[in-house]
Formats: sequence, C-alpha cells, structure tokens
Amino acid sequence: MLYSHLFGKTKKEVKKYDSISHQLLTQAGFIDQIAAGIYNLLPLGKRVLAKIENIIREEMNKIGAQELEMPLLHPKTFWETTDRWQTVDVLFKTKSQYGQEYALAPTHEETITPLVKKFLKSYRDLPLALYHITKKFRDEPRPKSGILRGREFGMKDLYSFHQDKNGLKNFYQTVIKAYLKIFKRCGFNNVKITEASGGSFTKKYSHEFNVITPAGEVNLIYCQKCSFAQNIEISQLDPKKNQCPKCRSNLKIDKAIEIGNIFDLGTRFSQAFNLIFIDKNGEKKFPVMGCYGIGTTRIIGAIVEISHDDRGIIWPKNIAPYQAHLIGLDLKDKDVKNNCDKIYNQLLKDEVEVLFDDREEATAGEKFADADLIGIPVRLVVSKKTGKKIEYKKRGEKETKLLALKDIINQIKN
RNA sequence: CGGAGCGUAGUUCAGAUGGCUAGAACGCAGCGUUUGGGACGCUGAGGUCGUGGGUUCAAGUCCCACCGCUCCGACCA
Repeated sequence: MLYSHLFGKTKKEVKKYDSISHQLLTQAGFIDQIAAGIYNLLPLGKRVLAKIENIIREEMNKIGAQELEMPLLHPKTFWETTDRWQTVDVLFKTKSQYGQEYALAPTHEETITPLVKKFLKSYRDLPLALYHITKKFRDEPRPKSGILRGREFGMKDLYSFHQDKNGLKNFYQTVIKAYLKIFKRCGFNNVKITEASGGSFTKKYSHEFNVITPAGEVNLIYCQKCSFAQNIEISQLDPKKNQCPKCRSNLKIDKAIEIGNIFDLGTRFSQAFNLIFIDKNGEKKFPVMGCYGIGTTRIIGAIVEISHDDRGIIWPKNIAPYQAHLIGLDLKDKDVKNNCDKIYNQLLKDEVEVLFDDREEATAGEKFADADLIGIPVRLVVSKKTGKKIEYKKRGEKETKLLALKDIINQIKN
C-alpha cells in the first residue's frame, strides 16, 4: 500500500482524550468517531480487525466450531420468548414503518436457539458448536474510552449444545484453552481467567478473560503468583486480610479490561424455546448450552492500552496492519526513487504486507514520526545513505541495522 | 439517569467586564528554498461562531430551551 494513497492519514493535532487508545487510534488514523460509542474503522483499523478475526476463526475451527452468520435485526417475539424484551435494559429497540418491533442484537441466544431447533433431532447431532463474528448493539448508558466501550462493536460469539453437563464442562475447558491461544496470538502475554457472575445470562458460573491495565473498568482481585483471579463483584476476599486460596501468596487488586467472557447457560434457553433432542434411551431432553464471547474491536483498544510509548502504538506482529513500514527518503533523487520502487515491488512479490511512505514532499522527521505513531513492527528506510542495503529497525527498539533485502524478508517471515 | 466541563476554519485552540469588518497555529493549494526526527519564506482558499428562541442600538460574548461530545458517579447481558 502506498501511504500517499492511504485513506485515513495521521493527524498532527487531536483533542486530548483521557483514554490513550482513543487518542492514539484517532491520531494515527485507525478509527474515526461519529457519535458517542460509534466509530468508523478506517482502512488501517479494518486491517487490524481482520487479523484478529482470522486468528479467532482459525482457533474456533480447530476446536470443531462451525462458522455461520445470524442477523442483527431480531423480531420482538424472539426476545419475548425469553422474557428479555423487557428485562435487558441495554436492548436497542426499533420499529419498522409498519409498526413491527425489532431488537438490534446485543447477543444471539435468541436466534441461535430457534435456529438449532430446526435441525437438532438426535443425540447423534451433539455436541454442536456454532459461532459468528459480527456486530453487537448495546444501549450503554455511558459509552467511554473510545473503542473500549461502544454502543456498536465487534464480537465473536460461540454457542455450544451438549447432551449433559459433563459434555458442556469438557467443551468449556476446550474453549478456555482456545481462548488463551487466541489472546496470546493477538499479543496479550498475561490474560487472567477470572471467576465472575453470570449476569442476566445465567445464575451459574461464568469466566472473564481480563487484561490488567489502568484503563480497564473491571476490578480484579488476583494472586501475584498463581493464576487465581476473581471479579471483585463476587469476591469475598480482602487483600489485606486474606491470602490466595490456592497458593497462599499475596493478593492484589487492579483494574482490567474484559476481552472475553464465557458462560454456562444450562438449559435456560433450550427450555425457553423448547429445544429438545432424543437421547440414547429414547427420552426427550433439553441440551445444555454454553456461550462464549470475544470482543474483537475491544481487543484493538486493549492492545493499544498495553502496547504503546510516547510516540505511538506498538502493534504485536500478528495483528499489525502491515508487516513492514517502508520509508523512502531523498525521493526526488531518481536513483533512490527507483531503488525504493524496486524494493517495494519485491516485498509485494514475496507477499510481505508493506506500507510504503512514498511521499516526496514530506520530510524525514515527518515520516519517522508517522511510522512511530502508526506502530508497524518493522521500519525499513531507504535513502541516499543506505546504498544497496536497507536500514532495518523494530518498533519499540532503538537499534538499527543495515541489511540486504533478502535477510530482511527472512526476518519478517520468521 | 445524577454531577462537572465543553461546543468558534479541515484540525487544535484564542476571543475578561457585549462594540467583530471573527483571529492564530497546524493542515490544505500555488511558487521557491530545503531533505536522517514533524524545516523555512512568500501568496492564497477556507467560518450561517452546535440549533432555536429571547434581552439589547449592538450578541461568538448575556438569558432560556434543545442537540451533541468528554470526564466522574449510577449502570454494565
């Protein structure tokens, strides 16, 4: 991609937001706000989202979940069936011109359950796991922190159906493992699996996946040594009085961003929709359900919160919008310009995702500042100085190296 | 939904006590000089001052209502 053609350039000056991710994503040209909690994802932001979605997709497919897509416009009756038309206060409601009422989907139990009802017959059809990656609408009383808490946002949600509690229990663990892989691949090194309340979904257990950062809004009580963590809402523990119930180490309280949440739904929704199957003994049964969400757009914000410096964003390799940021200096010199074009084309040929700052009019300082702000993991500089080699630098590190193109491509691909 | 702050050029902002023919910087366009950390000179385009009402000889400025944004709180399937 030529930077000169990129839609959504960096901005020199942007309003000061308290939220770092809001500020940096806006300034670097990843997002654009249209109202409180509602954002355009610009081409750079969309690329990051697509990478996150692909990682999720791969890991979901690996555990046998099948991707589908459900509507976001839900007829009222579906939500009346579960009594959630009145009780879910974040439900966006809308009407057709003929007076029919709809909900804008905040979650999809109300559509997945009747859908499965159309196909589920026998225990042979179970277990079943279906997911989709789409938008969600929630009428939040107070959207905040940019893309971290919106009224319209991206989410992957997975729903599973099992013959019994044990089936769910096993799959629940499988999903936990898959989630940890996903978050690791997205660049989170320390995700806390947190015991939490089931909210209006279920009276049973639920687990959140939390990333510790002051920008978060979940209060977490967790062990400094082992993996123990609880949402403070449900915790009876006090770090001053209590030690970790698992390993007896000291406890700590910190803020965290919830990037995923999983629930044991039991048979609440299968009963509501009278979703049944015939078991081995010929008896009718309600399948036990689980649901599992990941906030895809929230991940973008959460990564920026934990991975940036005073110059800009530092994207983890796997979700960076591009793999390399090529900067051409001295571009009015024809030899340098030709050399740059050659390198750019070779990178493309070798399937390196590259953003090429081809602006003749911009100064070196501007280009470096933009590269730091945008935060692509590898910066390549070609100028009069670099001759036949290319200057290679990782974002977040100071060291630069002069390397041949081949070596650079190898570095990027590994 | 309670509390606080804010809304003026594409962007970030300045415009005490009403006098504005509305400014700056950055960005943008043109010309020229520059070119390894947001460089410089000259020229130029760009605004129904969030919307509606009111007070006044006169409103960006004062009053009322509404809309919108940010932050704190409540809320957070």
